[in-house]
Amino acid sequence: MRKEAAKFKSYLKSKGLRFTPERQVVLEEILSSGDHFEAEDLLIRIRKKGKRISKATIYRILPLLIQCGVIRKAIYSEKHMHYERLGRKQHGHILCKNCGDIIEFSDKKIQKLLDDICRKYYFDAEDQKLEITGLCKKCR
Amino acid sequence: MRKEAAKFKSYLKSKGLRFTPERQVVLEEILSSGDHFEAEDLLIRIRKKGKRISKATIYRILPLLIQCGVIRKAIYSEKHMHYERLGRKQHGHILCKNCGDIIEFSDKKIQKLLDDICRKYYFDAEDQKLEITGLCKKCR
DNA sequence: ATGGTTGCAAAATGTTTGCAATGGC
DNA sequence: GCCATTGCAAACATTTTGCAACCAT
Repeated sequence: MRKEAAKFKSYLKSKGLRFTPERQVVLEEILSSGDHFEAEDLLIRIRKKGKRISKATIYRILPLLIQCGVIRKAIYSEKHMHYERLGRKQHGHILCKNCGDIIEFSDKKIQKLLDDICRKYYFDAEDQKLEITGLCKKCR
Repeated sequence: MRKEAAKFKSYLKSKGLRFTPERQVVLEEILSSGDHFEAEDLLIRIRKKGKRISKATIYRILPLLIQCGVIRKAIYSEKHMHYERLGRKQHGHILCKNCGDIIEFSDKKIQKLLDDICRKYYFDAEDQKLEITGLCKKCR
């Protein structure tokens, strides 16, 4: 079993909640593709595989996956929330205002500097977001 | 005249738009308080001063102020957009999940590394956000 | 049987838009 | 007078909620 599934199951158990088929399908779908996704797009992908899950159910499952640290809210853009899987290397997003493209980047030196800053403030960091907006190569 | 007002006026002029009383009121209200604000809260503050501006008008003015670089979108949270004034030194936010405290920080080395990254992708950066969440010294 | 879960449709939320009236330039 | 701008209400899009039916333990 993937570690995300184990994490989700143990979280549910600890809260007296159930690992239902719908929750399994949503988790699988999130894990089975790129790192970023949206509620609507998740629904469509699930439907395409012939599985029927209501939108409401997806909106109820996402907060659970956030709570247990499998996903997080990534960016709010184009009028809706974008989510992403967690547990990967820390990375930032470069977002084109014009075409909506998202480029991911990561930089060890920046991570180190951020760690230094947290140490300086005695801050216990759990998550970080780094987002640059502007115009991409094509659109500038 | 504050430099933000000059900036706004010259932007409007350049686009053949007008510096109306409503636009003045909204700008003044934004400048007259802390750095962060929300559409709804702006409306309430303006109403409290006995001025009547419709919500639609505020939502029409905000993009103009973003366009001319007086404000920017800061964070999407609690189901709505939060804006902040620009023209201050670039800075990141350290946000405590527990007590809600926000520490601002800025770091020249990080700025330089971010510039390098943009150059690498031929990306024309207009704005950036850097946000660390976790537990502060008191709450950890 | 209990109590969590689902789908549906309705509601809620923040934001945008159409339109007639208004008002700067 | 021209045309940008406003207020209002209706429209929108995403997300949330109420409820009856369902299902696992």
